[in-house]
Amino acid sequence: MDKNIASLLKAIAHPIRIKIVRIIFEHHTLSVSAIHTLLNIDQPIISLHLGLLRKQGVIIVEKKGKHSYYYISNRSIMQVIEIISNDFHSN
Amino acid sequence: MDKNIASLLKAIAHPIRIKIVRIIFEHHTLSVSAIHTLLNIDQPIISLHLGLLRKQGVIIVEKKGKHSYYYISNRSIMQVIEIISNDFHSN
DNA sequence: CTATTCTATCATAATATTTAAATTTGTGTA
DNA sequence: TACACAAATTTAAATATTATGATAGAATAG
Repeated sequence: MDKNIASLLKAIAHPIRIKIVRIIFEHHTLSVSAIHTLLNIDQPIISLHLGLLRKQGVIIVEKKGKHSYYYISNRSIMQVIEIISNDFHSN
Repeated sequence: MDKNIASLLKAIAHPIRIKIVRIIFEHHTLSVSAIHTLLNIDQPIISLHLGLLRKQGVIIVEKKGKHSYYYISNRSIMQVIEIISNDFHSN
């Protein structure tokens, strides 16, 4: 139980993955190449982190033609990031 | 910014540390030996994880005589754990 | 003062994660 | 079919995290 929660939190607890989650959330859905371009981070690295996030159920992928479109699976993921972000503001 | 958020999330993202945070929260405050006894985990390991949590500001220590009493620094830490926990229930 | 209790730290070993580069796989289309 | 583009995977190396056992320091009881 705590192990699953730890895994999920761990999946989000990385600067690149937080950026990825944020930018997908802002655009509702994004392809790998779009994320790669927007964040200016190499495509294989983006793919790797998307794979981790997907494995933990943070994001969901939908393939359409050549593209893989990712979106956030669950509102609570963003809530967590928001809560922690607000904490930093009030410091 | 995202780096700080990642660090804080990472501090919580470990099964033992989630257990520690939960049990401190339940008891409001606990000593190292009390946590060691309640969780049945070796004292140096408890100390190690308390050190990490303290370093990230998740918990605060107050020394009284031989004992070190720890308590949760901030309500938002528990909110994060609650939100993720509830997510697992509805799966 | 001495022994005991409580906590923190150190050194080491075992694991896990991150990064980067190269390559591969898959898909659509000229 | 062959080409171009998109995405995922593989591998190796570097780095970070975790567990363990031994130990050291601080405070207190006897």
